[in-house]
Amino acid sequence: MDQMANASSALHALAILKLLARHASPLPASAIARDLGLPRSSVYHLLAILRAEGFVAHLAEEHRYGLGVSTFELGSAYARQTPLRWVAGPVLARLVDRTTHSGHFAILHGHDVLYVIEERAAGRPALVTDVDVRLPAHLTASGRAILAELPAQQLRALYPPRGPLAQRNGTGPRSASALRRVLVDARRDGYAQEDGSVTVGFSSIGAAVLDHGGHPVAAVALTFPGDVVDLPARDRLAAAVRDAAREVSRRIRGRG
Amino acid sequence: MDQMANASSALHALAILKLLARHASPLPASAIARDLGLPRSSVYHLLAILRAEGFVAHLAEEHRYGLGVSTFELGSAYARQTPLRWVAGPVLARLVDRTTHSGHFAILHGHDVLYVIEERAAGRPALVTDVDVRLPAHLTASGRAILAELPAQQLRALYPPRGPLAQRNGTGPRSASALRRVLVDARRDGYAQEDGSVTVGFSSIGAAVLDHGGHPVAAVALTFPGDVVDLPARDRLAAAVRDAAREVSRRIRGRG
DNA sequence: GTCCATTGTCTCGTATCCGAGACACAAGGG
DNA sequence: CCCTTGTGTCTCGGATACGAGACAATGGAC
Repeated sequence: MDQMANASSALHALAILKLLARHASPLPASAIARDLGLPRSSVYHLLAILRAEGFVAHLAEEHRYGLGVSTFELGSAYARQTPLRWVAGPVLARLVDRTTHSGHFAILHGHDVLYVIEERAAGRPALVTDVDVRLPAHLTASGRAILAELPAQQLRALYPPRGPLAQRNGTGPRSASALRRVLVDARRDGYAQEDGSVTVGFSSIGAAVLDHGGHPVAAVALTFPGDVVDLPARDRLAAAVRDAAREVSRRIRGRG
Repeated sequence: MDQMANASSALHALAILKLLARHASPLPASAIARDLGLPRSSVYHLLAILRAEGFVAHLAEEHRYGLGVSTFELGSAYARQTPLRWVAGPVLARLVDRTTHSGHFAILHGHDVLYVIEERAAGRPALVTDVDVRLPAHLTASGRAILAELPAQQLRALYPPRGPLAQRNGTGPRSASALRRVLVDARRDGYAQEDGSVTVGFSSIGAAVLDHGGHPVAAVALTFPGDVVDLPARDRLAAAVRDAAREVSRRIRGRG
């Protein structure tokens, strides 16, 4: 692609950030240099720049370096700006065109899913899952699809055994163990469903989008009138949603 | 401090990321070059590198560039690793020693607060706000303190007028408008309180930690037996919590 | 107290890279 | 259809920066 030199310091700085992100706790500078195969003086210099810009914090008492608040700001800006939507938008548009049902794209944010794209099918009503709306993840197909792919430990942190689970329209799992049973099914099927938990009379099918490391970062879903679409039609919708989610996963792994 | 050259490409790459984070939507490359005062060829080259590493996404149909999924991963890693904790830890430890009440430090995550430090005072019981536990922000002193400092638009996005508000122990605001009234008081006082919303018989006082741009990123809080601590003592605890939060804010603005 | 390893800073010369500017293509306006 | 502006790619030479390695300070083990 580009014939220019590789802006080595930019590459190295990004490599430092990614390394720090991969570790559960901060690292000493010598470990950073060793793991990345970089000269110590270069690493110290880059750490100084990353610190000055807020991307890295120096824990002087422990002689370690960790991610800084600017990475949090980038992550927050990303969640607000949702560049994933640009990747997912065309895929979702085609899914909606093909199935003639409305669809949406959402990311997990704590216990919630945040809707970042809504694609309304021609002739269908507006949905509650409008852009920037948040809903409890456990009540939605998108949220359940994402939760189903989370590591067990992270799921337990989100939903401790006696944690409160919000209800909506009198539906949805009432306890964390009931939720886990729902997620076992979703993991087995490769997609999640909800019936009337979000909007009475409507159902949704959602499938998770996975990142480079296989972690769920988002979900694609379709919403349709629950009593009009029979089981064979639901199976076809489920297959289409799964395919769309896989397509988005492939796209975010590759070049934007 | 350092006498080395400034690793200009690293600096420029980070500047690009920060610029993209400041904007609500993606930008064309020419706008990035103009706003940062950088040569176009350098910007294209850096964008190519940032894309290859996943920090930037190229929206080809719109000829724009936005933040990529790696920034989301950094932000998530930051939230998990919580470098803030290293900054806040000594400040919280001193607060707890001085007041003899248990304290904690939390960040906002969607509708939840995530507890990243717990500092138990000598002779005090363990609290439900253990590390990695999440609770609904609107029920907790830490969460209310953070919500109180959010821009009104972001608060509305989080709590639309008819959104569900989870209850716990039968307490806490039951509606978004009730929550807003609670937050008006918190904003006026510079700290937030809760009484029994988290643990029956215990109260908490929390104050928000602000980042460079004045946005709330975390909160410091103390928890104490609600019926044992009288009003004058509460005022003194509130002042101590506010001072601790300000100290953490100062520290994250300066060098790590 | 001594020794060794690690942390953090600093210098400077050679190798690398940054950016000016050319070029091709695409998009939008008249 | 033509012209202008913007997008994106590419080359290459002079200027800059990267990294080898020296040095001082600190911390831990004995």
